[in-house]
Amino acid sequence: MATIHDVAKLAGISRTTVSRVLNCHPYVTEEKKRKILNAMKQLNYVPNSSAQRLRKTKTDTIAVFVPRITNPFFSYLVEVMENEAAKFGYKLILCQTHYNKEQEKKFLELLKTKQVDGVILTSIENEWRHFKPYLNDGPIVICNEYDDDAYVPSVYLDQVKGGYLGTKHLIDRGYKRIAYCAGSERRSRLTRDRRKGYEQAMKEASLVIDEDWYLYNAISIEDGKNVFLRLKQIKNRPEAIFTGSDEVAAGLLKAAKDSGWRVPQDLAIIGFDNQPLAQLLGLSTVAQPVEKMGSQTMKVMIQAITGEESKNPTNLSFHLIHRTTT
Amino acid sequence: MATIHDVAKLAGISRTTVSRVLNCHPYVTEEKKRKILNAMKQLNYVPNSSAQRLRKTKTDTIAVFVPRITNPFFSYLVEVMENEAAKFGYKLILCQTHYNKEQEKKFLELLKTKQVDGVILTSIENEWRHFKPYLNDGPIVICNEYDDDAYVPSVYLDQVKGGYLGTKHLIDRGYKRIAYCAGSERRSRLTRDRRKGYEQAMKEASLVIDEDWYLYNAISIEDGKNVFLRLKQIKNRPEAIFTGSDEVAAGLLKAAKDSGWRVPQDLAIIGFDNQPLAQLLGLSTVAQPVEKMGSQTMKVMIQAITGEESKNPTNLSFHLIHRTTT
DNA sequence: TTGTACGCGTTATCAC
DNA sequence: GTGATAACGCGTACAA
Repeated sequence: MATIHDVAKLAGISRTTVSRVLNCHPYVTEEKKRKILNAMKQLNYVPNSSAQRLRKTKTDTIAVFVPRITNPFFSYLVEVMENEAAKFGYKLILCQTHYNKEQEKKFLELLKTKQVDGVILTSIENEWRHFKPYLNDGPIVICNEYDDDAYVPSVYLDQVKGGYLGTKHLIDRGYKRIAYCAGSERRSRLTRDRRKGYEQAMKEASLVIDEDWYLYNAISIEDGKNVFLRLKQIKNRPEAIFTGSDEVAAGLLKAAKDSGWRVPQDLAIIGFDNQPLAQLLGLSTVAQPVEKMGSQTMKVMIQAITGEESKNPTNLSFHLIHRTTT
Repeated sequence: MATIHDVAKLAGISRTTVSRVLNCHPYVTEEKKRKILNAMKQLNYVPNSSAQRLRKTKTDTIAVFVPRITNPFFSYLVEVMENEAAKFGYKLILCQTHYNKEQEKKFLELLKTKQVDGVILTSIENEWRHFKPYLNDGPIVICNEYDDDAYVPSVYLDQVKGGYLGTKHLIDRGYKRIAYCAGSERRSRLTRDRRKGYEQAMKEASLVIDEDWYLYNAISIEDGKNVFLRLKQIKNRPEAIFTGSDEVAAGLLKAAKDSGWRVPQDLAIIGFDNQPLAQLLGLSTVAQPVEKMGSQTMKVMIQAITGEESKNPTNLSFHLIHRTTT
């Protein structure tokens, strides 16, 4: 491996000047510059990034926390984040927490050990007090989720509106007994808000909610199938259901159809996220501007790292997509 | 930031010994060890990984190249790779090539600049001669794809068998005019082999292939829809189609149904990969052992990095899943 | 069993 | 404009 030293020797110039050329510093004669670039090419020289990291205390690397990359919502988010990061010369380290507090904490060490310049959170497992100490080591930016205690840049949508929008759509279509299905019932602000939107829409339409209509712990397609089984057993059986993700809705839809139910006649279903499978299945859904969320988050992160003023954020909003399941 | 120096000073012991404790070297008195660990805790000390990387010329980081992370086949592959890597203390850098040669080359620099210990390729855009020089900087392991010129560890399936299996299934179901649909027609060994399997099965059944039945450049759901339009115009219209991915099959299925076609009566469709949406849509498909491929690849990579003998590989094989579209 | 001294490859400071 | 020189934080011969 050729080092900066070798280049300097071959060009007959000092290391310092070579470094200057490398970092595009001014005050270097054109002639020497040419010589140095020549020597570099000749030696096939590339700066050793480990040394640069040590010297500059900068890694040009960002960690992105997601529950699982196979969840399309997150994979789409990560896709645009990676694209955006690459544009600015940043690399992405993928961290899957698997909804696990310990995993999340472990990955946070990346910040303290200077392996990344910053951390992006797209889901939050631990309470904020666990994150706070790490802010000394680099910026943390939240995307999608949000936390009342976290005074850090956050890119998110008002989930009250999301919950409201989906529920209102069902109400407008004439359904009255509407169930609510979501992921873990933990104290995540996102979950709470979305549910608030649901309740708000119901209340507004003077519809009474049956406690049995709250169905939790549904994240995957498989969970969706189970939701159908649970749903069948509810005494005051709902005629429509709001779900927190297209995957759950898809599993539910599949199970219902396999049992001979007609959708939406016997059960109306609305999903969330507008994943590709929603379009394929004709699933009505609440769409989120994933691309914008991802790219904006990355921009905010890079600004936080470089210390620039953050720009005024674009307004992000949901929109409803009506297909055949409602 | 506390350094190893601070710890040594606080504990009243030399830096060397602190380093020894850090790296679990023998020959350290229990008492000093205790003192040092105490000092570390007190100072909230964490070793600076940039310095470690420089010193050890090791990054504990691996780059994974995928075309797009939103393609479920690759996101599942990456999921298990990340899990496996984390088990052994390795981080993953996600590199999306977007099927682009230049992008791929750019990411390869990660190896030369010592930002990663190795590179995993799950798709190959450039010819092998472009990769070869980088082998001096670290191991390259190929997963899923394969290249005749590449003498590097590879984890893959015999795609001739995959193409054969899917086609044979269609033949067994009684179809005779069977079209073949795949991604880019580039000289990738994978594509070639799969096609070879298709042709082998056809020949074996004494079925003649119409040149018009080869449909290329289909990767996404959207592409699948277009394939349907192309298919409709074929003079000698096929009654069944083999596709290279579930996404293409799904788009095709959707377009066909939207046009009032019955599947499989008017057109039989078989997908590839057994993605979640295949199950949801009742799509017959050729399943690949993605989990095994991913974890085995990562094991091979880590062995290549640490210089261990590689174990005898598990045998990986396809299996057919018959659902309702054939 | 422990400490001294040096080097990993770069970049920033300062003097010329 | 340019070049010594000193860090950045850590690991490891080698000596003791």
